[in-house]
Amino acid sequence: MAIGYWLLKSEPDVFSIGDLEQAAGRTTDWGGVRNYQARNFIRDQMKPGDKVLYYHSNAKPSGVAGLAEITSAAYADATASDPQSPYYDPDANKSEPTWYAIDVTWMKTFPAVLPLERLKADPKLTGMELLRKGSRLSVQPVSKAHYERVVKLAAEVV
DNA sequence: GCCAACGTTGGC
DNA sequence: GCCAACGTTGGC
Repeated sequence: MAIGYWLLKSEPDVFSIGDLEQAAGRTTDWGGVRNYQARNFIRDQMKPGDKVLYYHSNAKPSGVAGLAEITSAAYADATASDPQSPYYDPDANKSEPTWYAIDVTWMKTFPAVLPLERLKADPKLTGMELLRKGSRLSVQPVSKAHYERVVKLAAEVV
């Protein structure tokens, strides 16, 4: 199967690309996603080896901060069944998981965040889900061309 | 802090 | 099934 490309949003105040780089094994379990569309991408389409644009939202500036990779298949999100977790979901199905997590491994931190403003200004990125007005998905597919374009732009911004 | 856009909930 | 109300996301 061909490699998939994704964009994952995270608030850097909560978990930044730097936090991922310093995590044990440079890997974290990407859980807490409580949106069905995003859940379906994680559960049904993500696979080890897929590439990830790591996006900082609610940041100064917001933008793509680095690269990561998917390093597991999807598994039940433990936070959904943990009453102590802020992501606890008392309505979650008990027999079959409602929510899923996946392992994400750090690959690269850009020398500087590639700002959203810069992405919007690039004609080659037209149509990217992130740039759609009102787009709020925290897990979204990215085309190979858009992924490679973002990587190229990041190398130019210092 | 403001507010537009979006997803979810629940009354009917 | 409709849709208003509400909570959340996230740029600015």
